[in-house]
Amino acid sequence: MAATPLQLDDFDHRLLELLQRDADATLTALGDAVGLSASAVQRRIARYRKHHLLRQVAVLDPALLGNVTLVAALVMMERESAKQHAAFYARMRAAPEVQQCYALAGDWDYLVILATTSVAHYREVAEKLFLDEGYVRRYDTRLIFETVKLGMQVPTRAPGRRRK
Amino acid sequence: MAATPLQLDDFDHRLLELLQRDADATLTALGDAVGLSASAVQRRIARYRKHHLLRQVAVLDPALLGNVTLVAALVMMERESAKQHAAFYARMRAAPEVQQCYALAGDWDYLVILATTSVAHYREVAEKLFLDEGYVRRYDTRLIFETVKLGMQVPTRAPGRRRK
DNA sequence: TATGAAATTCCCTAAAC
DNA sequence: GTTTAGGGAATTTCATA
Repeated sequence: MAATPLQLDDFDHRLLELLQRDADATLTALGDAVGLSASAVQRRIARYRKHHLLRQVAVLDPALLGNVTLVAALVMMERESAKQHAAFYARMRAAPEVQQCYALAGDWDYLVILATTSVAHYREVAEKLFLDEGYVRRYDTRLIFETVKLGMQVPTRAPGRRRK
Repeated sequence: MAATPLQLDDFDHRLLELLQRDADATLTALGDAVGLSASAVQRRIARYRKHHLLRQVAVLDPALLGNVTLVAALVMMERESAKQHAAFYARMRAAPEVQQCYALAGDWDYLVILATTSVAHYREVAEKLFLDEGYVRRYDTRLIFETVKLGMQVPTRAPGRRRK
């Protein structure tokens, strides 16, 4: 549906890989790592930003924050109405408690990862997000004991020959 | 298990909130937003980094990348052996295809979000990650059609009075 | 102990090549 | 693509409450 109007070469792939792990590296350091001058790196990153391919965020360690209750919820919609799904999208995107939301293939329509401050807070949020509008047929709550891994690394190309 | 050795005041909470949305803001802009000088902001952020509370990463838009196949997998372990779980943790953390991995309460032990370049690539990765060691009793694959929301915002304190 | 303002250093950015 | 030059931001220093 959304074709990439963005041609990426080998330098781009390696830069994006590095940036996904540490967005704090200086342009000089990135340049050294991929074999490019700092200006060249700067121009490429500016291009990513311009096309909204890349945005920089801070990631916090939930374990260091104390009162964070993470929950995974599977959601089944009442009907396959486009209008209902659009409304659900908007609600998920607007809710600050929603960390991630994925549309799924299969019986469950959505997977939602929520971050709240307690189980009581989760219940409150879930009832507001899932029950208020009557679009949701049912949802299944799974408490998250621990975050084993938390990242957003996405492959920018198919795997194959591994380069040093 | 891990108590926070990090005392956070109101300024910290507001800074962390802003940084989670946009890690590119200048120290001056952040200072203006919370009512602190740039130096004070810089010192606080340095403290977050030192305690590994905060790290900065680039987030890519999967929709702009073309061949990204996202999958959510639920995993059930063979036994409740600490050794097996430790091995599973290590494998998840080491695998570049694993975006997120959560330990769950309930029948399923883990939720794993994987990013691969095709369904074939996913199958390959899943067999290597889940079947090779014989620790996994079964796993349930759910293809992700679309990423509705992708963020890592975590609440740094309980909600309540909303401040302007 | 943590602040704000000034001084310094370093990096990002935009030229020109 | 690189090198160069300039402005701006991050970091350090310092006086202070």
